[in-house]
Amino acid sequence: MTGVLYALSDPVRLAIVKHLAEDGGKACGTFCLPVAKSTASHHFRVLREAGVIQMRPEGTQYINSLRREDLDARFPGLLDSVLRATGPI
Amino acid sequence: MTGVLYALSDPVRLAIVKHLAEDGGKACGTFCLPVAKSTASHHFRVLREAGVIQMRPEGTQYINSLRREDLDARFPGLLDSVLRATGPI
DNA sequence: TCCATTGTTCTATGATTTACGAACAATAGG
DNA sequence: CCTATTGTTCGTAAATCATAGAACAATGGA
Repeated sequence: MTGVLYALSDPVRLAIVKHLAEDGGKACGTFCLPVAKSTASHHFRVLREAGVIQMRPEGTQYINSLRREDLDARFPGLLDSVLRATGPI
Repeated sequence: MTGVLYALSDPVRLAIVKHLAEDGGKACGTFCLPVAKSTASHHFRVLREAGVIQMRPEGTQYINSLRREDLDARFPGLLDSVLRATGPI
């Protein structure tokens, strides 16, 4: 639980999650994040290891998606309330 | 938003919040936290500055309480989902 | 085969965080 | 006035984290 909350408590990572909530199935390079790609890779890993997202390799890139069902099963309503409170992108 | 999530992402602080959710109006010394009192004071401050709790001085001690209404107004459902997902103390 | 694209991994650095003890302030009680 | 209680603040040490650049691996296209 604390791991998920911590993963969501960073502005860059929360931006990633919000983008994925609007339209999933996006490659890492499509996020326009204000950090270097090595830093972005770090944030994707934190989200992945916290169980918030999953990454599927496809060609030279990774397709990211939110693990909505797993999160809703473990922490009902949490992701929804976070996304609703932060508003659209 | 990220400030609240961060405040809730520490085990000690989450324990404080859960205790206050069960029965509010408790002084700092009544929590049996596994840290020194200076460290506990730090955690109470993080929660206070994130807007999660409020502390009211009363004699030599501080009475803590959850800022439920403010939190529910700013982030509807967030605190409830966190408390529900973590279960009872 | 050669090159571009995509993202990871490694290493380093600066900032933040958690932790503790000691000293301090404020209050209450004797 | 003296002491105990409660919690804060200060100084510091250790750990963690965010960040970036360089090198690397894997894939796909020319």
